[in-house]
Amino acid sequence: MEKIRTLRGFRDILGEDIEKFKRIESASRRYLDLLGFTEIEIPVLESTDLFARSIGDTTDIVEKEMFTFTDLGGDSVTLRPEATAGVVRAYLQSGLHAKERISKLFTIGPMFRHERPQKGRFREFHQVDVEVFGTDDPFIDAELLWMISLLLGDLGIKRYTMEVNSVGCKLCREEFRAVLVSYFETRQDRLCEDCLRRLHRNPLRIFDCKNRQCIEVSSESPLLFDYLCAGCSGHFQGFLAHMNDFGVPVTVNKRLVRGLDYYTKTVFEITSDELGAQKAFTAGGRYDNLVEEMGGPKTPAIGFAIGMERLALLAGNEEGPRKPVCFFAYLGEKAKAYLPLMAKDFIGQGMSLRYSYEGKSLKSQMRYADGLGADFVLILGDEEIERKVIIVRNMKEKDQFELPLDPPGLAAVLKERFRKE
RNA sequence: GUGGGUGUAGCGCAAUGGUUAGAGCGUCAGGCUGUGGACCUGGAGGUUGGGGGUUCGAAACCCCUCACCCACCCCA
Repeated sequence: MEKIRTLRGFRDILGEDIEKFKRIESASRRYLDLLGFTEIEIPVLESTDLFARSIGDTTDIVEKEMFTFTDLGGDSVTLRPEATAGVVRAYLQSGLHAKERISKLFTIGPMFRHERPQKGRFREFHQVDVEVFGTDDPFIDAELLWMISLLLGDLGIKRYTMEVNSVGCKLCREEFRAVLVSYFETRQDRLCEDCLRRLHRNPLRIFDCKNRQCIEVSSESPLLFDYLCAGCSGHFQGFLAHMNDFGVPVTVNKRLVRGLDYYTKTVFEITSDELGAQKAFTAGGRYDNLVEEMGGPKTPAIGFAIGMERLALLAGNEEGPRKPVCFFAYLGEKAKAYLPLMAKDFIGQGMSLRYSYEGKSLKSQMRYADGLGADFVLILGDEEIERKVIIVRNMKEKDQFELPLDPPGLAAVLKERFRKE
């Protein structure tokens, strides 16, 4: 019979991987909590309309990368390809916009995109997603990047680049769009097929193209950055000044654009050259119009997402402080009868106790204990039961001693010994 | 969706077209009765991803297919 495997692009997370994920998660939670963010859990499955409307129905994500299907009730539903849309929906649905002036929210969980997998890219991947609603002050833009820099420092990640740019507001973008289209129209013969398609639908995306000719053409094109209105330009300068105040270096990349339609003003991407082709492991930006477009009141907002798989590729393995592990090795049925007593005693004291289920030879149990990395092995056989003692072997020191056989109290004695060490 | 690479034991790998596909790590059991790591001995574990073809003979060569990896596309 054929073995059943995970679907393409899906994977199990275990062993060292799950340890890294836990470290990323707890470090993220630590800084988010310090800066006043609260957690929100949102559904993995939402109505397809939610994503089509928020992300933009001409984006690649919506056009060809969503896990969309019709449910048994005949509705079109989609596994979330990103979190912002759902968080905005929840923000409005729960009435948070009316309850608090500023909302700082985060959510951690899986996202789904039907793409071809490669290094750092999976069909199911995990993000730490952070959103702030209710202010367009550039200080919050800077605060977010500062927080990310703290998190990365905490995880021991040093080699990365924070690229920032401003994509302006609706006004400057409209004006620039006309300039850009006419620039590329006179050079259509040098653009690739994809870019010709982008030309009228979403000309900004031509900057994203990696085709050599397109890069040449776009490298000489006018830049949105130079067409920012006074408001957007001032906002960006304020943001840069705050970054400077925080002492977090950023690189202005005037060609940086984003693949989702809702972004305005500040956008950023954090990259590492250790990641292969998918080098951005965190990205985000401001979206001052999205809440309103989703049917809410005019509410400026900004957010970002950390790709946990990609961040895990950068974070080294690190062993945290380990709690002592005891192992109970028993010989014979009489000794095995002590197993429940021992287990209750140790677990009741908050001490880890391991043991084999089959018993087997003492050698076998010792090997097992060693493989588990036990610090102490408690050995009990008929001889010890008769003498009312138990052998305690220190695996690191390779020596052993005896303690009175007294299960409801043994764990406390050993716990005290660990404390002294 | 398009390229390229790789599929052999649980894992990472070896095997000019030629006996019964191997060693290492891991696993299990022993090494004078009840003491771990090192060492020694032994055991278990394979449809060589699957299907077809060429051949006296295929893990190897050809075709198809599947899976994984990397890249394009796109993105966290």
